Amino acid sequence: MPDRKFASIVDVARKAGVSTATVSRYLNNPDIVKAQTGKRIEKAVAELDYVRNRAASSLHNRRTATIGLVVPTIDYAIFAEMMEAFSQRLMSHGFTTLIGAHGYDLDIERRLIRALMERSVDAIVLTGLDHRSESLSMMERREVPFLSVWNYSRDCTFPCIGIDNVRAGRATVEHLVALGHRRIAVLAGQTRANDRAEARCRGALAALEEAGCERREDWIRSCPYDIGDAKAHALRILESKDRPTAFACGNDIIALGVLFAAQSLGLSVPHDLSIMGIGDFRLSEHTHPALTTLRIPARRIGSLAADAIVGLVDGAPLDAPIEVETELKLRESTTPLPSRS
Amino acid sequence: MPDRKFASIVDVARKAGVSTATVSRYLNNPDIVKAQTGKRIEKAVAELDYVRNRAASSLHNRRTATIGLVVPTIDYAIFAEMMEAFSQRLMSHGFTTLIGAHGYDLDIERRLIRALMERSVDAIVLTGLDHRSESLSMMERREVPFLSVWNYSRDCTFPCIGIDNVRAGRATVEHLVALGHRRIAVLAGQTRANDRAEARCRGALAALEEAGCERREDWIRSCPYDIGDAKAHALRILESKDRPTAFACGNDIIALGVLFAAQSLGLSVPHDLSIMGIGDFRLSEHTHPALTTLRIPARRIGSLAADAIVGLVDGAPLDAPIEVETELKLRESTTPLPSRS
DNA sequence: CTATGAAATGAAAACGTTTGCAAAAAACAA
DNA sequence: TTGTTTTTTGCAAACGTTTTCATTTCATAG
Repeated sequence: MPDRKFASIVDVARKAGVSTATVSRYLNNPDIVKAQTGKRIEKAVAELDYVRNRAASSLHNRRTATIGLVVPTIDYAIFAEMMEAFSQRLMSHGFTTLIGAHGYDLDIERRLIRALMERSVDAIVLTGLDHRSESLSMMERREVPFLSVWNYSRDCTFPCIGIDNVRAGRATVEHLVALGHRRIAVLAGQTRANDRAEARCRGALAALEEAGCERREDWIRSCPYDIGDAKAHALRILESKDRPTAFACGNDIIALGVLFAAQSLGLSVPHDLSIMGIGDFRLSEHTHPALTTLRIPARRIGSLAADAIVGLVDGAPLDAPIEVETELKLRESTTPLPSRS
Repeated sequence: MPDRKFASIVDVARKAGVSTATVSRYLNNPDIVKAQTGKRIEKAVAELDYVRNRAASSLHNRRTATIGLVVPTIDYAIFAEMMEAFSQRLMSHGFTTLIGAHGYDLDIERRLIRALMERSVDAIVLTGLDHRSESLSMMERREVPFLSVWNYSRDCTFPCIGIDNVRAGRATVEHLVALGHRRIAVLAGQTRANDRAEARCRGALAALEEAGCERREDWIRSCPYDIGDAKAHALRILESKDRPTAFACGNDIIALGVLFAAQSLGLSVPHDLSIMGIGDFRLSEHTHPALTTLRIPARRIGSLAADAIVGLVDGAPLDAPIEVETELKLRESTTPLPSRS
């Protein structure tokens, strides 16, 4: 009969007739205790409903088998794919994922990181390259391994795994230009506290300029990753007589907004308007017409990040940023511009 | 100069010239130490980069200010909305969310619950009503407060907050019947380890029968919540000459799959085919045509659950299941059946 | 000035594990 | 048998907090 409320390791030890040391060893490394002793411990554990207390063990270990994952928002399809792959892969390594969302607010991000550190996570994964410097130095000083997913930049000072967003933005415009388009609108994601969106926009505009396309400020907009907002912006641009022949969009959600805007105006896609996205959400290949997009291998990024962070926890060094390649998914929403125009 | 690797509370205490007790008190309840002492502690904390160790405090407290949230998958738009609202609301209560996804595998769910309990979460939130009995008894025996979100059932033995899925399924068919439809296909979600999908399907079929509609087994299908699968199923049903005039879908993703299938066959929605979903994802009101659906207030469920679970942790009782109302969102994808047929 | 009670602080014993060190037990060799 | 390894185990001291109980300090009133 335990004197505490719930069975602790000493209750298990007493019941099994061994010392707590032995129980602890068995729990962490069953092979080093005699099989017969192990059986007795197993039995005691079952009978007492013993659940070990990781908080107590982490007092010695420094290990909690928990990794913190900080994202801007959970509620965004393609992050979700990445998170899912990440936490799945992590689970196969025996780790649990502690997730926090900051809603694109870097101060909340800082608070989240602190909260994670107070909970002694073994490592932290951030999203994107843009963070408060105190956030980074806090982790560095306490020697908490961390890396960043989603974005890649050659000269990033900390480990990162992701795509080159400038190149991605550039690629969308280049594809449209190759199809003969000159009158291209750019609808980027909200660039505030979002270096991904900002980089893509930068890349798109650069490509526009290199192709010698006219740069029309009224065709260059940015809006939140929200289909309603995107649709509203697109409507405003498309309602004019003098409209673009193609849209380069910051991501697939925005592209869908443009698509539905065009359809609701009675425009035919891709005949009257070509639309190109970035991401390749699971939806994108099934829309009608199917969306041409630059695929971001979200699940792959998640798995890679999981492996990398486990490596970091085990002391393996990870110096170089890792670039993950995008892939042009040519589908039905873009078409060559008829030579007439 | 601390002798340990990182500053602990005793280093802070030494530096501030007070006892650890005082530092601890200040950290937990700044008001009960003298303002001037507080300042000194504050300063020491800053200078030493002190991060408190919640693992150690939870040894006494039983509190970790962490709540576990277990969902089938993160990668599903409407769960994501709920999770986002949940974790946001929880953060405003000073809690952190520990998330686990089990991929519709109840054994993995059990392992997750155990992992959460080992990390001494203050409470656990599950999704749906269908769980391993060991999962439930494990929490009960250790007196971990828990509740379930998403589903409501009057006679559920544990607290739950959600919608009545039987009624929801019923409502979709009833709406179509009210519009004059008789030839109604039912495309439900995968019913394996998914009581939501199963209940909705049950409701839909009951309504079909009550309305005296012919029950055609080839029009009653279930498929994963995946737009590609849904599209494939819909195509098979729609390609036949003898096709339904309406689809009642298990959720909005499935409804979208049906919509795109119809469009790719050149059918006009809603003129040739009415489509009704469940959920009201953020996408749904913007598609073309906009989707008629039964709205599940996902964010509201998340917030309610957060408040409720905090209440449970604070010892407030929560006995009765809470039903959240759905709402019919009448949009463009359904229309009355022309009297000719 | 002293008495009184309230407010602020300190000393030390928990909390439930792990682990270094040493002892006991088992296995093996001679 | 005895001696030598090797394998298992136990003891007890951490780990970084919180908290009870005492004690000191402070304010206020008489």
